[in-house]
Amino acid sequence: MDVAKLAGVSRQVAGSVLNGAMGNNSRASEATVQRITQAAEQLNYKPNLAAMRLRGRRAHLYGLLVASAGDPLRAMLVQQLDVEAAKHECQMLIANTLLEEGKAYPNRFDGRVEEFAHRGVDGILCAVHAWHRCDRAGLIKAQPNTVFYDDPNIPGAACVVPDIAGAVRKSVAYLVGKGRRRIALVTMSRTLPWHLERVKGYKAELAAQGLPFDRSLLLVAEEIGMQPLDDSGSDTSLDYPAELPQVVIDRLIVDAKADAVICHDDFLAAFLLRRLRAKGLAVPKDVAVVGYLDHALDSFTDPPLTTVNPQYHLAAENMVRMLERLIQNEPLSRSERTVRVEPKLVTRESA
Amino acid sequence: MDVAKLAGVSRQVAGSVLNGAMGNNSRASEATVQRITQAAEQLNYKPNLAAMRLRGRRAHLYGLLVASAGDPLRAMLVQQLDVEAAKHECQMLIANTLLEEGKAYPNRFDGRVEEFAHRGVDGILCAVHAWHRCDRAGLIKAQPNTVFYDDPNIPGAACVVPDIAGAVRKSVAYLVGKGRRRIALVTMSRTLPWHLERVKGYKAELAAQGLPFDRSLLLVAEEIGMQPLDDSGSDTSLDYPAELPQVVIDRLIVDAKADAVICHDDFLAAFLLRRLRAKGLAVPKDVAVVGYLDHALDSFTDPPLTTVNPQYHLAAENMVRMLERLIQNEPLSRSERTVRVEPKLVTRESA
DNA sequence: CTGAAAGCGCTTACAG
DNA sequence: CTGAAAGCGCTTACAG
Repeated sequence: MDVAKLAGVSRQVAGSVLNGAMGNNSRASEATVQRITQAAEQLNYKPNLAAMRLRGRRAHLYGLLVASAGDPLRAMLVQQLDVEAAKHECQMLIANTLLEEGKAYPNRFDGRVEEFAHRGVDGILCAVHAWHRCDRAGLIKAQPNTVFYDDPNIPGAACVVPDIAGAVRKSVAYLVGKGRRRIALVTMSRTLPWHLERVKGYKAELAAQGLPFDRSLLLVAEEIGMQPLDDSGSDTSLDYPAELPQVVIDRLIVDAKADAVICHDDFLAAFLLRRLRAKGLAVPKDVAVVGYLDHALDSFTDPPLTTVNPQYHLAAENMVRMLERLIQNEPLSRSERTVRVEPKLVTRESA
Repeated sequence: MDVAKLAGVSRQVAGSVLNGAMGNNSRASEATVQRITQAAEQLNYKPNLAAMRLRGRRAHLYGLLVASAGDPLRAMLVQQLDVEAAKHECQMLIANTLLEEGKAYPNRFDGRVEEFAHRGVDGILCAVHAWHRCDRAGLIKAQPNTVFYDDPNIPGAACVVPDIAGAVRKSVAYLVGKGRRRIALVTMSRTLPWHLERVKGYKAELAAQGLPFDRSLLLVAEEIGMQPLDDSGSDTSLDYPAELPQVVIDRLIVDAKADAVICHDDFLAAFLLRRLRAKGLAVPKDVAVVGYLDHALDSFTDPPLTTVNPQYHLAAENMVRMLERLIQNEPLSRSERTVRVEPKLVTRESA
């Protein structure tokens, strides 16, 4: 170590000062510390990460699992996670779990977790969509320092979730403020937590606004024979039941006289907008439409889509903060283990 | 090393067999190799990467530079690069160079290159958009094993580029096949290579189809006082000159009687579609519209947008292949250093 | 053909 | 308070 020579001290002393070895009790006088620090700066000294790891220091490396990094929804989270990792002076490995192109998308989840373990990451950020089946319990076992985006429903697991009920509440409140009184909600599943949350938020805000809950304004796609997304296809969220927009128009707008529709996500909202125009219904004049996700497509629908942004930067901030706490073995209380991120309404012209 | 014990050989012999140390001349008999391999499998032996690196073996790690991983355009490339890296048994670090949120986006390019160097990556994949100013020459100097997406215009640099002239040729040929005869082209810059390529492909295919080149059908935004993208704003490609779609309609469709418009990218195409509808012009009946990029928004425009897909999976395959050649010190001839990827026409309803 | 030793650059005990 | 030594798990020379 040239730094030691330049500063006129032994390698060990220099090491203890520069790399904070031996805990915090640095073993050198003020002046020596100064000399060493200066020498290091002068020589642009960077400790060898491989050697540090070999001696058991942490890698300052996170692993990020994502079904497909190309998914425009996750991409924003990937970016924000890197931003946060950089703040903690860590780097991030990225790993798609759906590796193949072509028709088949075998899930390489377990294999990629092993790769991360082999590389010696300090912890794992798992942003694989909830609807992909994979061994999340096994992941936690292999790497206890794991934080999920979306609740994996595993006792003790740390996760960050968007406040989906809050998203619907904000949508309802906004629409009421715009004078809408017959606000409809479309969800996909009768049983999945994500959808139950939506209904919960919907009812809560209607009540808060003094509006009645009208069952005819609630459309659950699964109840009319349409299946929610599962693991079978690719990762795209485009595989909507093609008939759903028409059903929304028939049941909610024509039959139930809805003057606003809160869609389960932006994709449905975008399809609905197109269908509404084809039917000669004006948005937002005849009916207002609100989405969820704030997808890149929203500025290009006609009219541009009012939606709710899941605030990925806040999610990322919380995920990395939690991960660092896990890495440093700080205990997380039950309530700290699930962080709810408040989404934000983004108003455009559709509502 | 327990494997050696189980197989009844010394640590070194086991090492030479398992990790391919000492070049290829493994120093053990058939039977011994068998025993060692079996023992390793049984104990699920994985060599310690940190130790290997400390002894100078490669890290099996790529660094990926991207302006913003959240950019839906780059996200697909990120995904495909990971797929290819995995095929080469490498992992990929990701680093945004535009780190901040808020208004300011200071470019951390150099810092992130240093981080990669410090981590000891084998090579770097640089997918930072061409219009971002950053020290690409310095990158190559710091890490000669670098492959770019988009041509950095540095002598000797290895890069993969989409065949943008070919993309325009395919668009023109397709439109001619659909009976269009007055095909217009919109590009942004008068001088940037990317735009010159477009014009080149446009003229070449018109000639090939026996159609005349009509200068009134070519609109260069810069020539009418609109600036192409630069590094000043965020990374979004949404910052179009808002008037451009109207100018396209006035000059190309009304004045020059174009029956088809090839747009510089999907964003312009999407804005144009909306404007055309507002003006009561039918697409594709009155005028056909073709984009470029195959962005996720294209299925949601009305009508869905015919476009050209840059084939990121092929680009990724070539980038990683080239990077591996650089890492293994294989010489790349001048012509091998620039790989052109043939894009693919994706037909939807707009043309 | 096989084994013992040195060393990569650190950290962490232990000795002066 | 400071220095010399051992060792993390490998690879690579060198010796038997």
